[in-house]
Amino acid sequence: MNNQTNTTEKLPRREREKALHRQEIMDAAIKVFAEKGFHAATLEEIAQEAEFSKGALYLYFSNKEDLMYNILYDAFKGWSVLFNNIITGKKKFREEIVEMFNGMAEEIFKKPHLFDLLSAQHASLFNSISEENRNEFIEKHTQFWSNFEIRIKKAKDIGELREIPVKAITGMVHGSLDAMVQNHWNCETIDELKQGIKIFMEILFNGIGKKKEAEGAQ
Amino acid sequence: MNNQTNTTEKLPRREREKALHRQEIMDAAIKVFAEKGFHAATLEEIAQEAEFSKGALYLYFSNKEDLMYNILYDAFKGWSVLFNNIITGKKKFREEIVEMFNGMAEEIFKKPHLFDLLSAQHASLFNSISEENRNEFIEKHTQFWSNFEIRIKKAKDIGELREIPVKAITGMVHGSLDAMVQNHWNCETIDELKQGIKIFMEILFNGIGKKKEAEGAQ
Amino acid sequence: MNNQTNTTEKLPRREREKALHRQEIMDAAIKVFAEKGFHAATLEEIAQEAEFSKGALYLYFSNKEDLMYNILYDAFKGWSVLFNNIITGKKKFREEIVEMFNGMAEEIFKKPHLFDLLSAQHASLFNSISEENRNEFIEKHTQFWSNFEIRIKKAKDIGELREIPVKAITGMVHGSLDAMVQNHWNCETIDELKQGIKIFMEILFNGIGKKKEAEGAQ
Amino acid sequence: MNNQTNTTEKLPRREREKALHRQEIMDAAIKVFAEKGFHAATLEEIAQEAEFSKGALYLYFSNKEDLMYNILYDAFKGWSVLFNNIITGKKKFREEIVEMFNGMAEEIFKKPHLFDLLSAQHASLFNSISEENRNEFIEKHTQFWSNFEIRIKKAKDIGELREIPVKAITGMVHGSLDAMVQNHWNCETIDELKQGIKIFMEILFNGIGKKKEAEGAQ
DNA sequence: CATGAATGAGGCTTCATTCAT
DNA sequence: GATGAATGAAGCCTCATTCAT
Repeated sequence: MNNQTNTTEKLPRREREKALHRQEIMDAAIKVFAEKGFHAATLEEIAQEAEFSKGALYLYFSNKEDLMYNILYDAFKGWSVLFNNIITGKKKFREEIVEMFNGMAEEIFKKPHLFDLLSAQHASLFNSISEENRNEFIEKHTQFWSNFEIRIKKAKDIGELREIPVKAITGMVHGSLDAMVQNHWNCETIDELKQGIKIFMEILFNGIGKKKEAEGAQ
Repeated sequence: MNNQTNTTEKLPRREREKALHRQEIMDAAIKVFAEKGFHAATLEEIAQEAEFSKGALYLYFSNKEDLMYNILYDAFKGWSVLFNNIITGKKKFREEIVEMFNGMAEEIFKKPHLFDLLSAQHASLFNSISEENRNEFIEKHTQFWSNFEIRIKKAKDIGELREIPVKAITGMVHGSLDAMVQNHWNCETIDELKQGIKIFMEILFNGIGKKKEAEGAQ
Repeated sequence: MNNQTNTTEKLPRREREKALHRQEIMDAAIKVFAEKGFHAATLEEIAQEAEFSKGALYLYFSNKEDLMYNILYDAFKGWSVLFNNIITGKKKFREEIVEMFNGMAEEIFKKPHLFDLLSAQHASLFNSISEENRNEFIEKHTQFWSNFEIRIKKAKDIGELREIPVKAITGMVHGSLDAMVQNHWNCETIDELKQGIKIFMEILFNGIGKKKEAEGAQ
Repeated sequence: MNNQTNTTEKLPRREREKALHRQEIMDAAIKVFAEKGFHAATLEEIAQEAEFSKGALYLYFSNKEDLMYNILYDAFKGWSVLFNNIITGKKKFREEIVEMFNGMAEEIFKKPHLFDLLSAQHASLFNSISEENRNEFIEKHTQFWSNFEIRIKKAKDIGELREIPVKAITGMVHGSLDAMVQNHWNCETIDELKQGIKIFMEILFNGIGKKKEAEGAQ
């Protein structure tokens, strides 16, 4: 039951409604899962939030886990497209990661509950889906970040970055992106967050230390 | 039933054994909660891991939530002492946060399950305890990080740091510390992690950008 | 909704089609009930087997129980006619019961699922219909077998049978007929079964014991 | 969870009570299953009949199916011992099958609900347990009746029986035994039933036909 | 203190039945 | 007539909590 397309374009009415209802249920589930966590959330509550009966959930998803899986699948798919369109190596490295962070920032404010869910529940989400599906996600995730390392190497090669271990830079970027996803860096608005990204980039590239001192440091 | 002392010093044997058993149960619970999450973990499994009967858990904790609460309480208390002893303003700022990260790194490798629990389950943990207790933790947490901001201001005042918003620096440090707690920065050993901390500090203070370019940037 | 006529003779097309569809649904239901039992069978599955939608079933039967009732009704009605045409007292007793067994044998191979259903599910079928309807069947059943007893008495009176209690003979015949219905006496073909009936009659009338010994027995 | 011993001999009190409660639950289940059939029976009802809570059932059986399985297992085991002790070939064939029928008759009146269950639900019982367990029963059953055929051959060899196919005799005996189990041959008391068995044997060995006519028949 | 049998509330899931299209 | 999405009652099962021993 992994029908993940939700392009609600020119379909027969029945199909269109089905896709719509499916999305409504997923949105409700995202909200409830985010608040309570996968296990504590009840289908009863999700159904109420979606304004359907409990039984109706089973017309769209084969069970609680499948519902969770589809939420994650759709989310991952969206970001995958987003990131792969940005981290192409066609622009300067700094420009590309700024775009990446900004793109993610926009996602965060577009679907806040989804991000609450992902950051708050994190690991337990992955325990709630089957091992097979879990591995599918892990693989995609790993793949993106290893491509990212290649991108960093290139940036180092053409002199955009200092002589710092690639792993360390990846870790710094990855960790910061996760942190942004998790707490939005305490920003209330998208503009505030984008401003935060600017400052972050300034720190990331130039450090927080005073130049003099910094040069002498280490 | 918020008896949090586990100082196993000079107490009558009965008391000493009681404290010991309490700790054994908490350790077992940490392990099982870390693996399964709060809701999915069962008292049966915790009891088995602790080599006690299910019923015995109720002699030491008033219920499942209380058990979770005490785990969090003890953990928070430990770090609170740790951090407050380090971030004193008596040494250089960079030295102090290196010590803070190193101190946390040691904690991570001392009680790995506890940190798995905290990072993996994160938000759902806080949903599993009463609102009152939750607020207690939030307050302490907030308090530490606002003290930390004061420390940063001081560092800026005496010229240890560049002209960058205090909030941004706090966020950077906080986010990185969280990331380290969550995934240990993919390090397998404490030494590896400490090496990672060194590199992180280098990036944090001096940035990843080439100097020339860096100066021109922004 | 006990419309039991399924004579598809000279009716308006609408009526004819309706009767046809009704029968298709009943045939599908017999098959599924036989495989799964009344409770485990789902209307969804019956509908699929009949190549109708679930909703359509309700155009022909008022509910699941009514569907079952009509299956049983039609079956009983058919046998009732069959048996009453055979057990008339016009021929020799032995001839008549041979005909009865042979007639039933033919039914079995004509509608195998129906007999699987009746033998396998037996009692639970009767629990699945209303008490009123159940009693209706029981009454007809009882009536036939008490007529059968009268037939036996007659056979005894005219010297066709030995001095054995009527009840015992009825029981023997009834039990054997049930056994034949239930497991077809392990026969794969109608001819095999008819051969079995011959042997059964030989045993029934002459016993399995050696004559000499038999005469001395009892 | 196939612990089938229910020898309530000299066990520690805990063990003894456990075996007792297990049996109480099984007895209640037999009764409810017999009345309603496997699927229609609810654990709620079984629990009430057994005067336990629903949850308690799961302390003794891993699920509904396991409960059914254990009922069948214990029953089969008992008869297996019974029959194998009787059909030994040490006595005359007629004596042995009389004993077999009488033994079964006693069982029937000792545990009437169990026999109602077995006769009424019959096939659906076997659908309700796993295929593996089902095959286990079928095998034992098959084995007994093929041993029985060997016994018949022996009886024919030493001239106890007429020249009738072994299969036919087995079928006759098997079918009649099943019929007796199913409806007790409409007997209200064990004595009445034993009298019925006598008459049945008379019919089985000597037939219902008048000697003269019988000899000429076929 | 410690045990583990017993309880029962609550969750997931199925499915007969209804009804708008 | 026919469809199948939607409903909600009811069943199986789990597990935190209690309590007699």
